Amino acid sequence: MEYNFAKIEKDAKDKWAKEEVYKVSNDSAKPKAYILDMFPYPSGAGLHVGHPLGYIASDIYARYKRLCGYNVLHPMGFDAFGLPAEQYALETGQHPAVTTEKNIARYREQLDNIGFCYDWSREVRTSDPNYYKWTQWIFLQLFQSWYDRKENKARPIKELVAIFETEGNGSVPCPGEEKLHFDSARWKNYSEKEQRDVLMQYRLAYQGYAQVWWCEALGTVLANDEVVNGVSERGSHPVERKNMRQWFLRITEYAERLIDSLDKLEWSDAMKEMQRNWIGKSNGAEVRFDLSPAISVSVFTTRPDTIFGVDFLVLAPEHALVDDITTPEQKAAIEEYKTYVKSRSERERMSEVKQVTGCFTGAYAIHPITEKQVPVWISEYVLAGYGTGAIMAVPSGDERDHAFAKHFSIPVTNIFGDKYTGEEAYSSKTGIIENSDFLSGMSVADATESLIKKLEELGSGTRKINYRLRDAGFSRQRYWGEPFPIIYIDGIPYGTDEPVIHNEHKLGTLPVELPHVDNYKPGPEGQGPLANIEDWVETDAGERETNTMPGYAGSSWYFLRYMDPHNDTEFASRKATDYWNQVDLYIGGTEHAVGHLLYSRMWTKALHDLGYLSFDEPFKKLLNQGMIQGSSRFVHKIDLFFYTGPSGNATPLPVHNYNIFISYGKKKEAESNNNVARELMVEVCRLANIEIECLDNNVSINTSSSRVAVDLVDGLELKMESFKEWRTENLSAKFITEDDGKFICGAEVEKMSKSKYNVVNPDDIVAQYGADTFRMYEMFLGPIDVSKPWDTKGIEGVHRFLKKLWRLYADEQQGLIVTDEAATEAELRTLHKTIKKIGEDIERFSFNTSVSQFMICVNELSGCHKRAVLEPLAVVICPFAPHIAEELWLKLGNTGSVVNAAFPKYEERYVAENSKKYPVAVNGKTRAEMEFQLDAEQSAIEQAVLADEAIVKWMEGKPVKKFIYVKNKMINVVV
RNA sequence: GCCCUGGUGGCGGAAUUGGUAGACGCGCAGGACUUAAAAUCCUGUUUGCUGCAAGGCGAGUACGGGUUCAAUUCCCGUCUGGGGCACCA
Repeated sequence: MEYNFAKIEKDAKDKWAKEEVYKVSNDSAKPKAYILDMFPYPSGAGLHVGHPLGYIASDIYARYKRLCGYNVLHPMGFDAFGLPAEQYALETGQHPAVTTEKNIARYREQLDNIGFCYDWSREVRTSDPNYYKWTQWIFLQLFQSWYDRKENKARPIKELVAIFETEGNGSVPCPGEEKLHFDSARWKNYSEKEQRDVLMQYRLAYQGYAQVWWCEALGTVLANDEVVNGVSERGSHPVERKNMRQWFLRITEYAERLIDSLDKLEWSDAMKEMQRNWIGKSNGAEVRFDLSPAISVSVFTTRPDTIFGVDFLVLAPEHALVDDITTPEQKAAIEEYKTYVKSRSERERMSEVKQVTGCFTGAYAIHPITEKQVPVWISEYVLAGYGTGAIMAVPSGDERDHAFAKHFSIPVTNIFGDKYTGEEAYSSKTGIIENSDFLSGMSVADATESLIKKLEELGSGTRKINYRLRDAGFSRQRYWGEPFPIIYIDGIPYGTDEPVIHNEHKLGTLPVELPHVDNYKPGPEGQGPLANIEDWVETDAGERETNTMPGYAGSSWYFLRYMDPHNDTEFASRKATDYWNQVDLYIGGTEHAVGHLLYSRMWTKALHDLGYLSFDEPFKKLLNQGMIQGSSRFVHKIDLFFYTGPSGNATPLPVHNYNIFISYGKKKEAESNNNVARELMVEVCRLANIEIECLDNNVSINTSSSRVAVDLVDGLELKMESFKEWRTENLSAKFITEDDGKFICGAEVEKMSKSKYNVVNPDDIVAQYGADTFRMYEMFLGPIDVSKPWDTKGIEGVHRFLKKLWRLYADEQQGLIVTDEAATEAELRTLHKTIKKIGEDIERFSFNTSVSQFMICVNELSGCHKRAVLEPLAVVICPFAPHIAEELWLKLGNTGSVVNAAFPKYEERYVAENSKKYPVAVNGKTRAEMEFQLDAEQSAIEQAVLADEAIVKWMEGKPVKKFIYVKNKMINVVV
């Protein structure tokens, strides 16, 4: 009876399915554990070998916790709304609902194949109306709430209205429009529209304006991903930044709490750091510069102490005041510059700092302290979305300001004395401020305080905390997302849950179902496709919002739905959320470090504030698995030869259309060696049947690389025949190979994705080696949190290990060979050490070393067929290789399932050591190895060591300066 | 450009809290079994010098410095791979 993994795994899966062993109840006396994976977006490429890395880790942990007696919630679902399905629909006409369904079915099959212990009865799909009903419901809670800064929590908007009615907004400053002030009388005099406009400035979900990529030719808004090299990915049309009305979530109100409560989370420091940086809290001041009695510009600065070094102001080109302040002479130049900026992404604007651009508005502002005239410029390095969208430039103290001043020859005021050389800015916060009137001679900290005081006296500035975090854009002009439960009546947006005065119509119930469409073309004026469906948009009460929610809407709360997935009166019952509470372990990639994780945290806090949840952080412990990258393969096609003939002119020889590919090694050679290049050119002419009159002197080649599917490549060697058949245009391909006839591809490590042709499907691995091998191999690859390119090399070793394990229990001829013979001391030591190590390794998520330990264990147990050792071992390995564990468990005569067994406890007496072989060093260099009892006295050890021949030799007769003995570690003699 | 993160044999990696660098596996080399192959098992495998051998001596964790009795581990600087940068998910 050999290790027939295919049969073993099928039997185990059938049994688990039949007995519903993974179904978990909300009622249990056991302690709970909630172990969650970041659910996948079901892409058309299917699951690749990178996805399961985290899933296997969480599966091992979930199974282990279960064996340890926990009631474990370990669910899975699908993040099913998103852009790729819609793009695919645009290309092929297939409805996203259809392709999504198909992709989910494929994912499910692939996941099942690997043998995860998910409770599929709790599956959620964000595109299911029964699910997004509650996404819409939560949106309405956010829409109907505001943030009370005094109580530091979200509250219902009707409580805000009550405040307005009694006292106006004096005690509740408006987050959306700081200058808005009114008393109760004025509030009551507002029209309904005016009142709702005011409320909009307070709501946690609100409407505002944002810059988006706009493509005139496609008539649509594009995602950053859809803009490649400054043009649309689809059709290569020009694009520009355009301001459009959008929905937002007022996450900035939560900035402080999102920073503060990071402290109570068991997340990696790196992850917390990324969130802190993303939120980007900075202390500083807001300073007002007047341009005229009517016009002033506020700037935010983290260095108010440098105010005497201000040589100019810079506004973001999109700043609202630019048009008002620009002088007639500068109008044309400013317009031209603004047009240029419209074509630039934020990324480009931030990263290309060496390329200084900008334009003078012609206007001057008055310095609030010196009252000097300061020129006002605009430049792309100032972003509209950060701070006030305007800065005071201090070239002697800021790199970018300095570069700007130098580029435009603006005189620089030095406020740092010798520290500023004139060559580069002095941006350090150490030192003394000089040349600064009453601030001269002060440290940065003191000068900051004095200046803020002065500004506040003058009324031209104030202390200010600024966050880099921006409110989250929450609408997309797309089809495949959650519709908003919003209806416009006379242009005013209402939530579908509110009673509307003067309107007898009911606004409707949730869910607002996504209507079916026949095409996915954008609506008029850049609206989403929903705008095309008139009889959906038009209701008796008013018009529906035609935007849809972004991809992250559904994923911001899905972990709550798993707790009570079939509830149709609440998003989840309070009993269920109280019981399961926070996610105890959340596993996913760092690519979600700031998006998904931040939004989920905000939603949880808002739901907590509004009284729907008892906890205000969703994920107690977070583990980031590294990304399994693809290793892409490239072929290089020869495009062009240049050769220098007798005339001395470079002559181009275009050979692109001859489909000649050059092996990687040859290409490298030809690039560095002119003789090789020349031979190569002769060869190319032969292949292409070209005759050239002369070939002289220098030859160089141009090649272009393109990706080739990884399964057409064996290691780095291209399977040339398969390559020809891959695509019709390759049929005529000719190859210039290495001298041994092989064609070698270029390689590059990058994200695994369909478009890069580097996807490896886990199904293929499972079919060849079995799920248990696949699971253990992925864990064996390395630490869970480290990224690495996929490589199948080495899987044989893990497979061999499982076969070896199997042979401890069963024999090819006799079948089960387990005996009831008593185990030896050594065997028990091996077993108990393994139990201990595996338990510890799982708790610290060191799964790769667990696999090593299993290998060591099985090697040591070679020839042991004793039940006393093998039965516990089957349970210990169950989290890693559940199928073989189940089979062995049953073979040993057990009933039930190994999934429900108890994880064995190790016995101290089998794992304790009482002596240790110490490395003995002299001056830090190991010179001998000596064994001592662990409880030996230091004096005895010292005596023995100093008497040792080798040690004496290395001490060279010098006196002992220090004797270092670290128990259970090492001994060092310093002379 | 900014933020986060990694860099250890031919390869994946181990070394958990500053304490014997290279566990475990792959690959490779040699051997056993076999008519042969597969499968399985055994031995060796960081590197230089040295020795018939057992061994001995030295170097070595991207690079350059530093702290320490002791550094893969801590600090400073440099190079370099990966992820993110707000409408991919």
